[in-house]
Amino acid sequence: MVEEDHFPVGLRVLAVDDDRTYLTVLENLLRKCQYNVTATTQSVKALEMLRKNRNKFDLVISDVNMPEMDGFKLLQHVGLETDLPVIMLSGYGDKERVMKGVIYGACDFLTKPVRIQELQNIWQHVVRRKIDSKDKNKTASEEKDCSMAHKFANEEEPCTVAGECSQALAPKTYANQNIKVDHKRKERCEAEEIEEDDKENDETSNQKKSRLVWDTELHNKFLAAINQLGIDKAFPKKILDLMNIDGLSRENVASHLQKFRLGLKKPNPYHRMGSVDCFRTSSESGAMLSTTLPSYAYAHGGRFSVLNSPSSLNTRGMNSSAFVQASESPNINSSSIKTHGNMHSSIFSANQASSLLQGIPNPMEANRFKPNNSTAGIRRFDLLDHSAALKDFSSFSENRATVRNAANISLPGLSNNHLLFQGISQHKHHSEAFRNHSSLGAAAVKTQSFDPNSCGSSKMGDDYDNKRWRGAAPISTFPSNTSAFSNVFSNDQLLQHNFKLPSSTFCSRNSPVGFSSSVPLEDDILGEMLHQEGLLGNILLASCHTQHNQGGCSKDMNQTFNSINPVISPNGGTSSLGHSYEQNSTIDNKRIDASLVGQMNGVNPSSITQCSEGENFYSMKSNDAYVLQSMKSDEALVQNSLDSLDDIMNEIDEQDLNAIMLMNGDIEFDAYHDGLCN
DNA sequence: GTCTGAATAT
DNA sequence: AATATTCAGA
Repeated sequence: MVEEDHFPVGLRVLAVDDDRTYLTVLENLLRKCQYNVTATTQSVKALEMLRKNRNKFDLVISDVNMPEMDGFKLLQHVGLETDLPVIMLSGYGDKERVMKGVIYGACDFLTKPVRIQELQNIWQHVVRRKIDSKDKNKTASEEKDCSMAHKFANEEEPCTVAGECSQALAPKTYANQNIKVDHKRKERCEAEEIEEDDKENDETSNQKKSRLVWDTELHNKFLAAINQLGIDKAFPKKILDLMNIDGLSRENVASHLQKFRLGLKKPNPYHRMGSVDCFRTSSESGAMLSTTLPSYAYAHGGRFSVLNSPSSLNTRGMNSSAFVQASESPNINSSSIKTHGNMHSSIFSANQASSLLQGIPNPMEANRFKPNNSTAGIRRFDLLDHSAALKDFSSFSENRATVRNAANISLPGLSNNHLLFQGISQHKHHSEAFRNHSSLGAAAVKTQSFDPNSCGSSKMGDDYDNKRWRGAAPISTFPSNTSAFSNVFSNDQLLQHNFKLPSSTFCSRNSPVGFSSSVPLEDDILGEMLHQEGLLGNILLASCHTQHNQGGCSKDMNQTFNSINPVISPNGGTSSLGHSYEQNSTIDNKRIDASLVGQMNGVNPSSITQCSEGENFYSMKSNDAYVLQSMKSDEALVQNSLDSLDDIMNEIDEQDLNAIMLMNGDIEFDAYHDGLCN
C-alpha cells in the first residue's frame, strides 16, 4: 500500500481534533503532504472508524485534549486494537505530557502549531512499524510486548487504563492476562529506543513465558480440579485437563501445585489450633481452608479430601503410618477404606476428638485441671503448638474475647465449644434453631463453609483475592460470629451435595483422659470457661465418653448411642449398631457402629470405628449432609433424639447435649496438630 | 517418551 | 513470595 513508488503519497491518515478550526488546518497541511486524510472532531468516532475500517488507515494523528475521550485514551485503544502508529498533538509540549504520550504508545508527539515539515516526515512511523512487524513475524511476537508492558507496569495511569482496555477488548487467555499495556504496539520514536526494545523483546520472548498470575478465578478452577480429582490423584496433567484453560501449561499447574502442597504442609500452629483470628491473619491459613474445607465437600465418591492428603497427614504430626495403622486394622480392610471416602476423615475426626478429649477438663479429676500437667500416656499437643498458643495467650491476655481465642488455640475442643456456646447463649433466636437441631448441628457448624461451589465462588475468590491463602474461614469465624448459625441452617446448597463430612467423633485411649493440658491457663480464664453456660455439660459429657472408652467402649456408651439410633433413624428406629458401617460386616465388640442419623437415604451412617489396633480408640463419623438433611426435614425427629438422650442423661440439659455434639464437629484443625490414635 | 515433583532459578 | 525452569527418577 504505502510501498509504492510514490510513497508516502496517499498515506492514509486519520486526523482527530475536537477543535474544528485546527482540524481543518491540520487536514490541509496533511493534504499538502499528499496524504489521504480522513478528519473527525470526535475521538470516539475516530475509534469507530478505525474499528470498522481496520485496514483503511496507515497512521493516526490526534489531539490530546478532547472531550469524551482524550487523545491518550484514543491512543490506548488504537494501540490495543491496531498496529497503527499514532502521533499525538498538543498545544503543550511539556515533558510530562510528551512522556505520557510516549508511554501510552505514541510514536511521536508534536506540539501545535504543527509545521508542515514535521508532517512531511510522519510516514517514517509507518515504515518503522512495518519493519517492526516484519521482525516480529519472525519470532513469536505476542509475548514480546509483555516486556514493554512490564516496563510500563509501574506507570500509574497508563497501565491501569490500558489494562482495562485490554481486558475489555482482548479475549482473556491466561497466557497473556498480565499484559497490561497494548501488546500490539511496537512503535518507538527513537531508533535507540527501538533497538533497546527489540533487544529486550527478543530476549524476553525467546527466553520466558509471560508470567502467569494465579488469580482467584484460576486458582478456584485449580482447586475445583483438585477437589474433583482428589488431592492424591491431582497431578498436573489431570488438573490441567480439568481446568481447561487456554494457554495454561502443565508446568504452570505443576508449579502452582507445588506451592499449593507446600502451603498445606507448612506447619503453622495457628492453623492447627483452629484459632479464630489466626485464620484471618495468617497468610497461609487460607490455604488450608480454601482447599481443605471445600475438599470436604468434594470428598465423596470414594475420593479423599485434601485433608486426607498424605501431605496433610505427614505435616500434621500424623504420619502416614497412622493411616496405615488404621487401614491395616483387622477390622477395617482396605476396601472398606476405599469405598468409604470418609475413612480418612474419620481418622482425622478421631484424632481431633482425641485432642479434644485431652483438652477437656474432667470434673471428676478437677485436680488435674492444672497448667502443665501432662499426663503420661496421653499424647499431648506438641510443644511447639503450646508455646505458640501460650505466646498468643499472654499477648492477648488483656482482652477477654481474645483470651478466649487464645484458649481456643490451646484447647481447641473446649474453647471452640465454649465459643459456640457463647454464640448460642448470646443469640437466642439462633440458639433456638440450633438447639432444636440438636447435636446434629455439630456437623452443620463444620459444613457451613463447605459449599462446593465455593471452589469457584466469590467467597473463596475474594479470599484468594486478598492475596493470601486466606480462604473463607467459616469454621473458625463461626464461634464468634453467630450469624453463621443461620447460615448453617439455611445453606441449601449444602444439602444439594453429597457431603461426607467427618463430624461426630469420639476418640479416647487407654490412658485416663482428664483435663491436663500442658497449656498454662489462668484460673480465671478457666473458671470462666468452666462456668460458661453449657460448658459444664460439655465437659461432663466429654468425660463420660472418656471414661466409657477407657473401659474399652462401655456399655453405657453403647446404650447412649443405641438410644439415639432408634429415635433418629427414619426407618423407625432400627439401631444400626454394628451394621451401619457397611463394609464392616464383622464387628468385634470393641467397635461401635453408631448411627446418629441412622441409615438415612441409604447413605453412610455415622459409625464408630476402631481405628487403632489394640487400643480403645473409636471414631464416630456421620454423614453431615444427611445430618443436615435430617435437620431440615426431620426436626421433630431430631428433637426426639434429644429427648431420648435427655432420658438417659437426665442431668444434662439439652444445651449441654448440644455442647458435646458440637464438640465433635467444630474442631476442624485439631485434627492436624495431634497425632493420630497411637 | 511422558509425567511427576523436588530443587533451583528468576 | 510467586512463578518458571530444570532435571532425576518413576
